[in-house]
Amino acid sequence: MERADAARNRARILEAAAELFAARPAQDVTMDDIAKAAGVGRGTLYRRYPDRASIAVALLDEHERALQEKLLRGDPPLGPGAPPAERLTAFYAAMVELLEGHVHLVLGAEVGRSRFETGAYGFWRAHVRSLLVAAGTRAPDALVDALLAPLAPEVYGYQRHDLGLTPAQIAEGLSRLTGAL
Amino acid sequence: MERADAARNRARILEAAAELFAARPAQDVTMDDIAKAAGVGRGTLYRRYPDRASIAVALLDEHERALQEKLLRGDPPLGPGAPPAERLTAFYAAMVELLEGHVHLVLGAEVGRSRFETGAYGFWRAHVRSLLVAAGTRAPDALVDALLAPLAPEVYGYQRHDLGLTPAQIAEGLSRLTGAL
DNA sequence: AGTTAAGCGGACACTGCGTCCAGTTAAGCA
DNA sequence: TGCTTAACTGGACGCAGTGTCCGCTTAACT
Repeated sequence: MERADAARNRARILEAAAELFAARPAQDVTMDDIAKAAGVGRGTLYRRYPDRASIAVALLDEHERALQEKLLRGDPPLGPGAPPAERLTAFYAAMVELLEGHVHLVLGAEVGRSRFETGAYGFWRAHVRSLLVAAGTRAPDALVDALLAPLAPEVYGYQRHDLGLTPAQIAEGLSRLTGAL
Repeated sequence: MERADAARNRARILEAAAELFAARPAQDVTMDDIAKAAGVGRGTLYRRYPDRASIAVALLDEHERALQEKLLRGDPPLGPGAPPAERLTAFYAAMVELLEGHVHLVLGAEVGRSRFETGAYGFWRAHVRSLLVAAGTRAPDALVDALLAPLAPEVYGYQRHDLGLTPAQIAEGLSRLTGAL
């Protein structure tokens, strides 16, 4: 079980990190910054979180869990019950919503390749793959990652902030990918 | 005009970098490694190439130019003349071929966001966008980046080496995205 | 109150980056 | 061919961020 001081420090770290990540790009936030802002030493920080990504993952966790829960047991079309294409569109819309609120965190959590190694990616992948199977799409494994690729935070950030698209426009664009199943 | 010693050094740098990039992941190759391998000092290296990415871009340049040329003036279906959906499929196949030969270089050249800032991305984007327009697809700007996202080197590397898909399987999966136009 | 093990945090060593400048050398010219 | 000059060279340097280590502190349990 966790000691009281450890729990207090964990909370301070997450709170401080959330503020810093919101204030500037994740890669500009150093572990030292977070330790300073949280009022703990470097050693304490590293004890729990070996790198920036693990902190971002911790902050992101509850949001992702909530969506995962809705996918598994929520109402259609997000949850089970609706036709695969509609569920995929609903999934895209939900992911856009999540990205809109937390791109900076996802960017902090996923640096390039690491995206594929997170548990979250595995979950999204399994979900979309099951939709492809349900739709009777052949060779789902050759398609599923292509359907998930546009949800990479860099892509979303580019569409949203460099091109100036709205979340609705992005979600609409994504929904047209369902034509592939 | 370029001095003889400068030209010689440029060639040595590119040659050494190509070998190093082929031997191990791009981010594990330091500027110092390249300088050492090329037999030049750090200062000389930095004079011409301010970072790893610019070296990878230089190495990639000719391959990308060749493909760009074919897209603009080559035979159909890659070049002009074929229906948009067929041209898009041909484009995907050509990109898969390019990635298969040079993923490590593309990974070295594009780190996350920087992908969108390269001239090459702008070219691919303009090409695919023009195909969407030719196909009469509405709101091409909301779709084009989603169609390009699966060509990110991280995605290709994941499909190819973590999942073990063949280039043909990946190209086939991509070709199904043409259902979106 | 005493014991103990977990937790703490700052100092330290290390690595890679990017710059700078004194020395070198190629290229143009007489 | 010898001279001048400007570009080029390359290693030393300072810096920033990382991750570890270990003596000290303190919560939890008896």
